Parts: sequence; C-alpha cells; structure tokens
Amino acid sequence: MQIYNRLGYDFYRRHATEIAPSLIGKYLCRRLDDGTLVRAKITETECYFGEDDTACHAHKGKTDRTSTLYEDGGIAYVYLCYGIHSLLNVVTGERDFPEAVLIRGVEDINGPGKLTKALKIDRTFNRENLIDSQRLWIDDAPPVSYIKTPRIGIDYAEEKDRNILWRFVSQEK
DNA sequence: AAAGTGATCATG
DNA sequence: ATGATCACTTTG
Repeated sequence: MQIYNRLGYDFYRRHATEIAPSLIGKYLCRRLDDGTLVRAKITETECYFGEDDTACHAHKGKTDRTSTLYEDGGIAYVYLCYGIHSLLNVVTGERDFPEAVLIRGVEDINGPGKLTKALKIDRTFNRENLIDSQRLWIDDAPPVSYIKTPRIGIDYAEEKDRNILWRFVSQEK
C-alpha cells in the first residue's frame, strides 16, 4: 500500500486556480488533542483570487482580517462566518498577492461549516502552517476527476465573478 | 422562508 | 459607539 507524504511548499506556492482542482481527492489531516488522527478525503473546493475578484475577502484591500491572505502559500486562513461557523481556507501562491482555496467539503461531510465542526477546527487555526504543523496538514494522493461550477453564496459579487467556474466537485462516489 | 449568531469594517 | 454585512446550517 502506497503511503503518500504531506503536501509541501512547492505544492502551495502555485496559483489558487490551479491548486483548488488539484486538492480534490487529497486528504485533509487533523491530529486532535487526544492524539486521534482524522483523515478526510477532500471532495469540494473553491478558489478566491486577488483583489480584482469581488467575491474574495481581500477585494477591498488588506485589513487585519485579510492580512492572512497576503502571506506565502501553505498556511490556513480560518474566519468566522455568520457568527457561527469557522470556515477553512488554504492560502496559496506568493507573498503580497491575496489568494486562497476554500475547503467546502470532504467525504461524508458536505458543507464548509460542518467540516470544521467535525474536525474541531476553529479560529485558532488561522495562520497555522500546513507544511510543518503537528495538528493540521494535507496528505498527497492521486488526482481525481471533477466537475466545475460557479461558486456558492457570493450573490454580493459582480456578475463576472459570480459566473466564473471556480468551484470544483469530485465525481468519485 | 427565515432565524440564529458574532467578528469585522465603515460610519459618525 | 452603532449598524450593516456576511464564502452557513437548521428548522418549519
């Protein structure tokens, strides 16, 4: 049985538009405080790319909250949505350019809020370094076929950004 | 269809 | 200090 290594800096330094589809089928890994290892196959992602993307949190520029997006690729961006849900993103690309991939779903868990609840991921994981963290990382796996759709929950964005096919969903059963 | 929930950001 | 706005989920 093949053992796959954790994804490293070379994977994360590419553009979010390229990384979002290639994350489908990879394994999101979480080491809980009690030592339990949870590995969940990623089934759904979205990418958010640059200040020109009106759906991206950084489209109005750099603030305290969005500063995470401007870091080097390979760290987590976790923020509180609707006062209830922590949403997990992976920061990608180069420093000073804001881009990230939202992890929207994993096997058997659909929904970005449910997945962070199941894996016990909260805002303390903001800026967690996925390349060397002992509690959150992503393991490599072979590519998987996927379909593309528009992104979800971004009605406030400009039409050009609402229509772009930046959501990626696994076709595997 | 609509509420629940609180950090964030722009306004005053 | 106040108010609007949410990259969601659940309930009816």
